[in-house]
Amino acid sequence: MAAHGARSRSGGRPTLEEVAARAGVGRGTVSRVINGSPRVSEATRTAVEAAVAELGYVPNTAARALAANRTDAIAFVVPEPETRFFAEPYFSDVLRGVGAELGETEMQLLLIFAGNDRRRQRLAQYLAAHRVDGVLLVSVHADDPLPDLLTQLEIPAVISGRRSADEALPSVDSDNFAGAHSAVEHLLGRGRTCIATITGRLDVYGAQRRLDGYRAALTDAGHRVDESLVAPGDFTEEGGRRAMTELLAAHPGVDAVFAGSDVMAAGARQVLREAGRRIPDDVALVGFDDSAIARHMDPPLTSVRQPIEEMGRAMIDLLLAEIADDRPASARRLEHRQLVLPTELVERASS
Amino acid sequence: MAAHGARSRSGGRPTLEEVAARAGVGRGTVSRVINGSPRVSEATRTAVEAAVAELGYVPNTAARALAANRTDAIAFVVPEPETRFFAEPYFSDVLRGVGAELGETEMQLLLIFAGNDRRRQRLAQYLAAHRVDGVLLVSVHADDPLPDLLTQLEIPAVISGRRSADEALPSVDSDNFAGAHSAVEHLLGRGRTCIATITGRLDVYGAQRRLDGYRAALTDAGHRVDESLVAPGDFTEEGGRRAMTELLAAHPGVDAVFAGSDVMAAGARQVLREAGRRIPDDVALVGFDDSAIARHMDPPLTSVRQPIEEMGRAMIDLLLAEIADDRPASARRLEHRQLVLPTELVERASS
DNA sequence: AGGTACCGTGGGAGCGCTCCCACAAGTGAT
DNA sequence: ATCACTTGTGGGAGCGCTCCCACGGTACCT
Repeated sequence: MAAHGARSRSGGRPTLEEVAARAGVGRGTVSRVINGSPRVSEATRTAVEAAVAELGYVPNTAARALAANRTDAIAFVVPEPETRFFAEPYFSDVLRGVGAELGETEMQLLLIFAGNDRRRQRLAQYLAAHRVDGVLLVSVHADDPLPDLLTQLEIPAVISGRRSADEALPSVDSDNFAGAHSAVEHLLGRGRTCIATITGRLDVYGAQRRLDGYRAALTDAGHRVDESLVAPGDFTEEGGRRAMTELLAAHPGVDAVFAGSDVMAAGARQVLREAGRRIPDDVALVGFDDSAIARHMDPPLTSVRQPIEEMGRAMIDLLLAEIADDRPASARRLEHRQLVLPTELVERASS
Repeated sequence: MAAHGARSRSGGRPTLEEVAARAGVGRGTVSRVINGSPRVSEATRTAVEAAVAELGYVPNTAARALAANRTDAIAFVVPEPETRFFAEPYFSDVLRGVGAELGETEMQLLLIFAGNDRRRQRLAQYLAAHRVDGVLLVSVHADDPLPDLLTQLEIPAVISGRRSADEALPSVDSDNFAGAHSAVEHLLGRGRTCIATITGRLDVYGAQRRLDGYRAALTDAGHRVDESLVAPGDFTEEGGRRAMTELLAAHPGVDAVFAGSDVMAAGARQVLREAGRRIPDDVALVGFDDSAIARHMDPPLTSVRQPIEEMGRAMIDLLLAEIADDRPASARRLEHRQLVLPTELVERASS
């Protein structure tokens, strides 16, 4: 099984050279076959493939990376602490979509948490060393320096969730505005009259857009927007609790709440229950994300679904295209590659 | 800012050579400084460090990997589809612990899903190419060929959750037996008399041990174990539902259930509620894992906590030790590096 | 004074690959 | 027959690093 010729220290694995010798061809030819170049005759290709199979040859990625200046790896960068990442189902959902799509390619996925300064420092070093071909960025706040760093280093990157309406980097987002709009419309349709909202961190563009959607839905239906019905949250459960507490104090008569995320809705639900409000009888509740939490909540939560799988797929597609594209970055940046995918309201017992 | 001398194609990044020239020393010396070798004079070290800082030098990992035959990366391998991985909080919890611990080192984390045959094929290739220095394996079933492959390729690996009592690979596990034992003891202490259990897949050693703990607790208290109170689950919510349905049909008088995981407990809860059983009044419920689900459940679920963070930490420590250890694998394997960490019962309203 | 030891250092040799130039052989137009 | 082009191929050069050998210098023994 193991066999043949002088072997290097690297665990006795065969090299290109050895495959070439075995197949009776040159090194370059084997390289061409491995990389699927069309400029190889059928006979030669067959011979090389046989040698590869016999020797169990697997290319050395480090050597390839060094010579070709690429790594066949992309980084999934989370500019948050691990805790936050795993507490927020949105992140894992995106990661799941990305993983599924990437499984079909030769690319490898690196998971990088950059939740504190030291980690960010390390990440910057890491990126400067060009250890990945591209970067997937989730949950980027408006003032995050990371995207600019990426641009400056000319590393292909795709953002999940734009930072603003005129995002410079390619991005994939869901239609937060329309999603929020439909949620509020739904509540209005159910005859609710005092509809509050709990927002996410408003320096996250998506949270802002959900708020815009909330406002627009009310205005479109001919209602005035009462700004005291808008309670700021921060995407955490605790934030949801706080916001709901405030809301209840200011508006005891509130009969519906649109929360900017399922996690915040969960927090709100706790407060509502403690206050003796029944869901949906007294207060209707709608979330956003349609994560596992929504299905498990009691009662199950009506929520705005985002096509996460598709978003993951789209991010990878965009990124791979970006990586393959070798025009200068300046030329690329002119084309706006912004994808906005539709949302869908999933109605459950909470509304 | 960018400056000095001829630059290679690799994005104008400085090389060791250039740093050496700048510091007025040889290439070897710079390498020694970078790698923290003690055999460098203080003066030289300072000079080199200055040059590194001025040039913004970052070592090229591909070159290093090629020359030194190491990659500074480890893989977190999940032999399950993404879906399963994210549905089971245990996995993400371990990953979180690992991520936190690894953040303190220079190692990078690769996330690899090997949930179907194609993926496994790719993984095997990947491992054969020695693209990682070590592997972390979660959720390994008794008959999984992956551990043997790892052993054969002499790739350092650590398993989360032993496959059997005499696991060959280094492993980190929690004390499933004691955890289950304490859970059942707790139920007995609450005066419950008809205590059922829903097991995980019994080809997972941990699930088996939890069942053993259940049995032992009953016997220790002088009770006979009624095997018809043991319902097989598979760690999924649906499995929990099925098992609970069976249990309820066979033993309408059941007044306590110990589920082998929180997810299964969630499934059981649904069925209990639909059957009109109140928790904990009619039926007490205890889970395992103390995951987020337990805290969010209604009522909050009593559950057996595993020290996940610590387990992640321990896995990394073991793996790094394994990687650093360059004795032949055969010598290593004799020492059993099996870590079993204690569990703790977290009492909540469900029992 | 000579010998031995060690320290800090420079730089050659290689790691296994890709890139690319050169060249042989074949093809078709002139 | 000649030239121009194409196609397939071999192999040199080089990617940026680590490893290691060899060298000069200092320190301490005989």
